[in-house]
Amino acid sequence: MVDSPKTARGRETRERIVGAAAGLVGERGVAETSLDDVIEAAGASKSQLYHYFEDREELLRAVVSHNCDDVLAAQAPHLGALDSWTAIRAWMDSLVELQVKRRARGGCPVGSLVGQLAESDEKGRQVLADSFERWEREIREGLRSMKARGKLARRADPDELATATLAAIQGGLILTQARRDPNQLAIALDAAYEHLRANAAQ
Amino acid sequence: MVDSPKTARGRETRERIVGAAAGLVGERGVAETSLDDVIEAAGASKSQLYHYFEDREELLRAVVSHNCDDVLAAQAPHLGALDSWTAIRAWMDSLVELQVKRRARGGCPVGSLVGQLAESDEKGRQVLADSFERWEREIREGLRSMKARGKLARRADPDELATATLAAIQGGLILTQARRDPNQLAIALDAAYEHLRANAAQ
DNA sequence: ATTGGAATGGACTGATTGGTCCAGTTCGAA
DNA sequence: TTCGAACTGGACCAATCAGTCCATTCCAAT
Repeated sequence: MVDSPKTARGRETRERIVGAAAGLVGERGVAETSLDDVIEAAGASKSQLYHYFEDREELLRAVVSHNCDDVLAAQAPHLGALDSWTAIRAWMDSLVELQVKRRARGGCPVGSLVGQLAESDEKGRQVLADSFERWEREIREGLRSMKARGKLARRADPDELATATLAAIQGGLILTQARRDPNQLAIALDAAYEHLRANAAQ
Repeated sequence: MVDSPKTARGRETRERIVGAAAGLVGERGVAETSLDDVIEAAGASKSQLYHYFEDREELLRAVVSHNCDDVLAAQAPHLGALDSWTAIRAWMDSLVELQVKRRARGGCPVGSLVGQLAESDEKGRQVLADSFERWEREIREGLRSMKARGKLARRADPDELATATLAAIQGGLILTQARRDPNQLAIALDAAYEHLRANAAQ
């Protein structure tokens, strides 16, 4: 980061730029999003962009964090209270519902960037890994509370279950995006739910 | 396709170009792979490239198909005989082993292209969907044969199980790529295997 | 009112890009 | 041997790209 904004106005400008970049990247992908496109969409100038970001890669990393914030904020009501089977089911249903609304476009705002950034920008890969960690932590905490309440078997490992659940989300979203069919996520999440249920306390 | 090769020499040239493009795209991603890079790596000329491909997008679609061929060929010994629990387990283990060898780099040669192509090139999305269909079909046929042999319960749905399994692979590979940790795929596939086992005949 | 750091506008540049063009070569079939 | 289609080499181009630069404006604190 070249400069973090020192004033409220600066913060707004930076956010407008990141938001515009996130929008374009979500619609067309990283490759099809130029900095000129970004500043036009943001109503900003080149010097504003380079005032807040070292280079294009840093802007893209900011997009990853921004998208992760968005994703977690959208799921916050569910993720904050994953303490019953109904809550887990409702959370999963809401993920599918969102894909229906989006007409199965865009895939995961975080996951779909892995293929675009992870191999070419090591720092970008780390930001992606951090984003998944933030997401997985919420799931993990939910499952730990389930276990603490005696709803998960003693043999159940909340860490591995959280990883497997996040993988099901990501895989389901890839298939959803490629096939333009939200039902792909539904099938993946049904399996993930049943797998959790198989680890329920007797 | 501008022209499919009419001679053996032409076929070799086309394949050399697609192979070089696939290699570069796998290493650095679509955005960082220019046509000049491709022709240099392939030892070809611009006119050769444009003799066999309409434009850059068509070349990238050819890369998708090429990668799918590769993936299926690599798994052919396993996919062709998914008719026992040990065979399924061995197949999954081989997928993890491959990620260990690759040091968790590159992700899925097919799946990691979804985020890079699906939104910007509708034809590319279709080729990706076709690729997943080819892959899923093999899994599905394996599970159907398992059911025919009475190893899967009558209630088990091989179609949905195949989708869920493919989703686990894709999700596991995304997490593997982002975290540079093959164990992420192992955890996702352990869950997928247990889920299949939960659908075993009594 | 002055001042200085923060923020802004936008022209400019050198390099790279995808794509075009045409002259030349290869090679099997007649 | 000739002929034509398939194939090849690489110069060339206009457009676009990420990134630089500097003059100007804003604004809060003194």
